[in-house]
Amino acid sequence: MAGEKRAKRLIDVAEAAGVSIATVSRVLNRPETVSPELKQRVTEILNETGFVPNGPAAALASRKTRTVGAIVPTIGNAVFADGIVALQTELHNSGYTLIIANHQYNREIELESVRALLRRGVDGFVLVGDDHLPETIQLLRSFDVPFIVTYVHESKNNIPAVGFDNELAAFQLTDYLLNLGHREFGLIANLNEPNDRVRARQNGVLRALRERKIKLPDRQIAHVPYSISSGRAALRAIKNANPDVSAVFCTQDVLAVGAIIEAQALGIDVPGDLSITGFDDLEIAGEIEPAITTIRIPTREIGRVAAGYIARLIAGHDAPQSTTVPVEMIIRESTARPAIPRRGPGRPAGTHKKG
Amino acid sequence: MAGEKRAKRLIDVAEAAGVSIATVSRVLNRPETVSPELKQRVTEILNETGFVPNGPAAALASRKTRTVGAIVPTIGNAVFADGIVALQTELHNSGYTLIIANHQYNREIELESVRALLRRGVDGFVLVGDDHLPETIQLLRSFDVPFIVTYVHESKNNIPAVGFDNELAAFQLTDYLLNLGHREFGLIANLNEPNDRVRARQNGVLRALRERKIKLPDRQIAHVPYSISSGRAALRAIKNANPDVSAVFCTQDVLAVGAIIEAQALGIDVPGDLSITGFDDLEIAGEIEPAITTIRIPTREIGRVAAGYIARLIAGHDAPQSTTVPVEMIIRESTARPAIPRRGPGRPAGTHKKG
DNA sequence: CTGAAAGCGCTTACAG
DNA sequence: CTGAAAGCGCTTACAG
Repeated sequence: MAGEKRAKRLIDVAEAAGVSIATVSRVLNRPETVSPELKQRVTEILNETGFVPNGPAAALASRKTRTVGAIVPTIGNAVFADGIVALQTELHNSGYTLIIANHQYNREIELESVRALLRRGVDGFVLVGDDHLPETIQLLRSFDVPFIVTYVHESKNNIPAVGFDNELAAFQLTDYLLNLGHREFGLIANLNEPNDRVRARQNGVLRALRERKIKLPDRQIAHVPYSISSGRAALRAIKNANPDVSAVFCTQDVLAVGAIIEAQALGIDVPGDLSITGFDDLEIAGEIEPAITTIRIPTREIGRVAAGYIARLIAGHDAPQSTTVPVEMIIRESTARPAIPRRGPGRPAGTHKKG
Repeated sequence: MAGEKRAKRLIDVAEAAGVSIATVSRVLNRPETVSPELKQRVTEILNETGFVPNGPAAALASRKTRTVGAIVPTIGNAVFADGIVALQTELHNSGYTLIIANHQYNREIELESVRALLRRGVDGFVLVGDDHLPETIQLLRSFDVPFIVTYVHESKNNIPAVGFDNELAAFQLTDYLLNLGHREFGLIANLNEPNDRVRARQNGVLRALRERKIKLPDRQIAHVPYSISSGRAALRAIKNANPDVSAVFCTQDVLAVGAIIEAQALGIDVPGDLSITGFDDLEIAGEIEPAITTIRIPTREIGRVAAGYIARLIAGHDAPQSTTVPVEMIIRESTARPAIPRRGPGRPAGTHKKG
């Protein structure tokens, strides 16, 4: 049942084929430089022998690993999971392997991961967001390995970026709510830090409100963990703090799902009494009733473009300094005009029981 | 801005410290074998120099990579994503790096991934399920690298397993529905193949029904992709096929969420008119209204135990042939006694509109 | 087009 | 406890 205990080496193949190891190496890596006869002879042996090259040895000799490292906050978030799948698929087509690490929103762990992957030998890095420890950037630069940032459309560190303008998207979605007539807002934001994407979204909301001279009191802002139950609790808190709130912006769909479920539990009609928006466009956003108005992030596209970028950079070409992938506002059923043309504070929306 | 173009090597550190590279290597890997003075001198240089060892060189020389490969169907599934996080965390504590690959339920791709990781140099493998290409098992065995299977509690290939009995859990959940009084069942199953976990769950349902002499006609079984919308469509199809169905077993929570949403859209009361069960216990299962009765899978626990197993096997010790982690039946609001003590086919549940 | 050989940066008996 | 040196399995100028 146990097979050959020792892995086949280049020299084993070479001997069997009656050629030098250089030739075997060539048919493996640059077959076009080998004569057809030899190529075929070697290829046959290669196949029947089930030869698997020793990657570390190849990496040591060539100083290349054909490996890309992706360091994301968490693979538990569908947005990143999807992006990674696309990145991996695309990279695989270019002959690269993707190594994934996650740091759970901890920049120290991110730095440690970078170091671990650097050590392991990685030809390029894909990071998420532009908020990193200076040491991380320094380390990456000192090792002279290409890296890019994703899910943001620009970098203050001058790193090539593939993503979109979180601030603008949130601004536009808020503007849409304003145009519907909403004037009392709530904001449910993920508190994971560092998270420049969520921060940007929040800034977009605030800017839109500011431009209309609308205030967002602190009690109508909730910073909560990334979970459905947190979204529920946040909605409750905001509605308690101010029953007049008629629109709640959530920085992610997961929070919006919680907000909707809680609203229903409280007997608040969505969107009749309360409009709720999400961000990401997870599948559930389109399926839950009412379906959630949200921003669609082209995660696959980001992964695909990122793969192209990093491959180009590794090859020594340069990549555009930044690519903005298009996001899309998806209007669904969770948003509508406010029920009561707001007059003053008092009875409206938040009566929590409806006849 | 650009730092030293060439990575520091052991010899650079050795020269700076006035010792041999062997000594530097030792303080890095077996510090207890070095005298305190030298250790400290070298450690200082190591720190100020920011030395990062060349992993491939170390791997080539030592024939070890301190890397474990995990090959899962998809990281887009929260169950696997959570398990991986736990696996990674635990492995990290033992000094191992985890490399993740996903094969999208394609056994050929799985084989290819195994080969790629073998080539890259991996000390051990964690696979999902017991359904693999014979070539995959052969390859793994011939390379003499330890590997285990997870999310199943036993392996017909005699591979150490960490998981639980999918068949039994499904059997028990079905039994619970039977004890509530249900007699007309529907089954919504994920059609991803190969997927021995889902197949086992399905078998568990069928066995429970068989023992009570209850038939499950084909039209009451739906095999669908893994998505909420598929769950919705499946529920509709089953209810159309037989309005008397009073309990629907879903092989995963994601499908159950779809079923519940669709039931609500059809005006079917859950659990009043229809009981629905899930499997996995994703967060949404506990938050959606009605909350879903389901089987809780201890994903973290599986990851943790798997990490211990594989570390032990790599160290040359042996691991128990199989560990069964406990699953738990979580009774929530989506299940209840059937509304109408079933008489014959006819009007009941499926009237699709309610007063 | 092919091969002999140096070299990639470590680890690890072995000797002292 | 420490060092000199062989060797891990490849790649890649270089020469022919």
